[in-house]
Parts: sequence; C-alpha cells; structure tokens
Amino acid sequence: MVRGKIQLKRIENPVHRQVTFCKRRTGLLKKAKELSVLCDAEIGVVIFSPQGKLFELATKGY
Amino acid sequence: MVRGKIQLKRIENPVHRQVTFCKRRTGLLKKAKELSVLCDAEIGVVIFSPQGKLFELATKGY
DNA sequence: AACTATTTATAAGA
DNA sequence: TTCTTATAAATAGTT
Repeated sequence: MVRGKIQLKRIENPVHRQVTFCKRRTGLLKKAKELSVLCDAEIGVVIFSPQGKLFELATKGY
Repeated sequence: MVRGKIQLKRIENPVHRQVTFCKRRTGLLKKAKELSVLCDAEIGVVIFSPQGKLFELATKGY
C-alpha cells in the first residue's frame, strides 16, 4: 500500500505480521461498518488470529 | 473517498446506493482475503443486502 | 461498465 | 509504540 507494494503472501516476520494484522483488522472492520451504514446492509465479520484470538463485528441495520 | 468526501450516512438515492454497495462489497471481501493471507488469520464475512441477498466469504487458513 | 481525480488506507520510518 | 509521512489502493463522481 505504501513505500513498497505488498506481496500477497503470508508475512513471515512475526513482528511485522502482528503489526499488519492489527492495522488491517482495524481497517477491515471500519470498512464493514461503512458499508453497513451507507448501503443499509447487515454485516457480520469474524476474525480468528493465528493465536486463536477472536475479533468480531455484527451490524444490526443501524 | 474521491471527488467529494462521503457522508457516513445511508445513501438515499437507490441507484447510487446499489452502485456503491456493489463497489464496496467487492472491496471489503478483497480486504478480508488479503488479511487472511498476509496474517495467517481465518475470516468469515456475511453480507445481507437490503434486498435480502446474501454474499459471504469464508477463508480456511489458505 | 470504464475512467480518473481524489480520498483513504497503510508500510515504513521517526 | 504512538505518531508521521510517502505512496499504494480504493472509490465517488462522471461519462
């Protein structure tokens, strides 16, 4: 996305992967909320990190 | 996002809303796949359009 | 459905 | 690690 394109493959460096996971998880959930609000859609998202931690989002038509 | 910021509220024009839904739905699912691949996460996404149409994505750790 | 100007997301760096 | 910045990516308006 910036200062160098990303390669669409698993990030091998654990620290780099963790940082990217945090940033992109936030971005994905934001995009999901926006789509829900803008287009009146109901959306559910579940994300399991490699460590088994769960992140989720469920819009309710708001 | 471009040529004028969006307002984070329901798009009233049905045609505009439908077009935006299609564009952003595609973008959201792409982002979800990228997050899955880059960070080795498992992700599920379900989207119900206002017309009750279902769009979904389930990654399987690939 | 395709284009493109511009906003947004974000990879690196500080 | 929180903030900044340069740049890739997404996309609103247009045709």
